[in-house]
Amino acid sequence: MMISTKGRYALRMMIDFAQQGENACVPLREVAQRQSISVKYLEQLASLLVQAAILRSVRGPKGGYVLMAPATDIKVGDILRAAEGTCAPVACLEDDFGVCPRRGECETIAFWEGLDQAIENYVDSVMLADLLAKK
Amino acid sequence: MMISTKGRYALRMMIDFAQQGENACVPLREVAQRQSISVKYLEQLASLLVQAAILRSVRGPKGGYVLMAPATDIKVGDILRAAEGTCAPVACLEDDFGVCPRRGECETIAFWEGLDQAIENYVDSVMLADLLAKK
DNA sequence: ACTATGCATACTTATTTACTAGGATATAAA
DNA sequence: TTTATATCCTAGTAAATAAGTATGCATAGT
Repeated sequence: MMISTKGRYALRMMIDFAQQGENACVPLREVAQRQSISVKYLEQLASLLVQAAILRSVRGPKGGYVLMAPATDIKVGDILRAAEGTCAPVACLEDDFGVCPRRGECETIAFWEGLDQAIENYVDSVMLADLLAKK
Repeated sequence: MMISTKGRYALRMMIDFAQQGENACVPLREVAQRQSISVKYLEQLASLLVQAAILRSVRGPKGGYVLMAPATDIKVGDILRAAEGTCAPVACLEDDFGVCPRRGECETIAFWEGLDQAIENYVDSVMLADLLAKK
């Protein structure tokens, strides 16, 4: 399976943020309660999303996280890539894989690239706002 | 990453079988040499493909494995599902997952099902024969 | 000052991956 | 009937990854 709890929880967290309203500043404590996920684990995920410029953080009391864009403009693919590092289905397509020793004689690479494209196309076609329907 | 060496090696093994000709009976020793994969590991993968009725085995000297269908009729998806158990991108879509405790309040399940469909559609659209071109 | 938040790092435990090992069983050929 | 060459079956293991916990520090509103 390609998507671990990191990606799944990150998506749930992002949906939760979005549900609190466009420019709401939401602390992880609240998300943790509603989603039954530990604050400590959410902190790690939130940090990844801040690095990816998807979330903005506000420190101190009344602090929390704010979406950097309206939910209609945030691709689910961006969330997953930020949380998981990659959505690539095989190791040899990951950014830090380097040069494959079987390159040149490999009959499968084009197939994996096609699979990767199918996945990226899908995850980038769905926006965060698309998942808010059933509030 | 969704596809481990199991699925990747299984695909390479199947391509190798197919390259030896339609009804050839090919021992793992030969595949192992050509593909630089240990016989012992290939044995495990071959066993999965036999269970899935993709390969037929012939024991004893001059034995080996024979494709159960022409390469044009074997979906890459069937090979991957046999080797990996599933191509599902998240745990909650796997066969033995049982009932999800968050079912009913889950905003993400439809998204994951869509991703799963995109993946299945792709891997089932490519046939083993499609990967033999560059011999 | 006090307190609620995020930030950073390290640690831990369980699971999965990617093999390897040793033998049992079948069968063609000598 | 023996021997060599296959597959078949089960178990073991070292390394990596996943999934969190724990501890403490930094920041900022009241």
